[in-house]
Amino acid sequence: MEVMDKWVAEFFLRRQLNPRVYAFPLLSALKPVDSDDCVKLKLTAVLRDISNSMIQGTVDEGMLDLLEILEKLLLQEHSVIMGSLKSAYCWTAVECTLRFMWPVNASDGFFGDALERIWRNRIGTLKEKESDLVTRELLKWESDLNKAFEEPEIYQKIRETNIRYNAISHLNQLLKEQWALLGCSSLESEARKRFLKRKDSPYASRRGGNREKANDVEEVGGVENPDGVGKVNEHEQEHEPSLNKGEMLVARELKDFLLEIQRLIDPITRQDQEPNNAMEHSVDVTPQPDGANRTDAEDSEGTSSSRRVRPHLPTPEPLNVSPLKKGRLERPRPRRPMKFWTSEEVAALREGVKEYGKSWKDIKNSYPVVFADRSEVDLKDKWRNLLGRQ
DNA sequence: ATAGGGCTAGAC
DNA sequence: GTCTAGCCCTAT
Repeated sequence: MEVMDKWVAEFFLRRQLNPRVYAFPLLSALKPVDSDDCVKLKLTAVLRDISNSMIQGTVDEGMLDLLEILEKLLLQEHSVIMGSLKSAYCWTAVECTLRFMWPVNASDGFFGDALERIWRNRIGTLKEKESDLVTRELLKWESDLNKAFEEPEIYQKIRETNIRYNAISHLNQLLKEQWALLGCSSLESEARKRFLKRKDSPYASRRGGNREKANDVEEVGGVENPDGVGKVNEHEQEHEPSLNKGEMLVARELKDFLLEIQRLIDPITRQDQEPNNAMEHSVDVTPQPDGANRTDAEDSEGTSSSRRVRPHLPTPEPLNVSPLKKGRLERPRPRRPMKFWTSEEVAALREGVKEYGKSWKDIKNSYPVVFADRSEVDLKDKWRNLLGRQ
């Protein structure tokens, strides 16, 4: 069962889609044994945490922690420390320092503390360990930042640079490479293996050809909600062209299983996230054009005073709440022009109902092009008409 | 998000 | 005028 725990955890952490899973609480809940065969799982966990931080737009000293752990794990695996990791570390370290350069004068804020903490302590330790993360580029930045502390001109110059963009680009590149290197998860490999073993089973050919008569309203009621078996169809291939039929079956098999586990795991993975106890120095910065948020920052040192900068959002349309409005007697917007359903739309709707039942939203989402100008309610109404308006 | 009652434009 | 597909509104 322990193996299964690991596989499931790995599978969840590997998925890059929402809902997001947080590595730290998931792993502490599962308490994986601290042995070498967990390296892949731990790697996955670190990458997941980095990805999550990136999604939240957080590039802080917690990110440096993660990158250092990543290096350690890669060494355990005897992997090469790639250029992308070195660059990502370097630019993240600079970005972390730069956020303390908001005062006009170097000595006014906590720039000196940041130099001490990040460059002398943290990177000093890396130097002692002769880490590959200490590159010429990093050393150059170290010397520039030290100079900046003495010389106001250099301080100003660095202060006005947009480091964040570089840090994020390198981190993205790193993630892309590392996720690719990890390949598919153990759970997926196993599922694929098992599928191949029973490839000759009747499962694959369960559903015969499309024997549907176009616009045959009488038949519609009979096909409603087939409840599940052999749901793979041609349309799925249309929407996921990168998967072959075998892979699709594997994906399909995993899907139901996953939704079940997702419900069990979600509460575990989401607790402890606020406040983020895994990263002590976490300071969130919502992405904004060219460090505009830096000037008014007032962080008190590297404490966990997470100060969220508001994202810039467009001003919402004012709502018409005037009491003078005549209310429902007056149509708030003109009626949409009537548009008859095409046979293509009807066919898609039928396929959709076979596939998802009366989940109009799912049906609409799985035929985004066909139903581009049909709402979920339209689908429901049409289906009701097809059934004969009971 | 979905179900179901009600309205209306357009075909006849 | 009737009929009804498509659209809208509201309760759940």
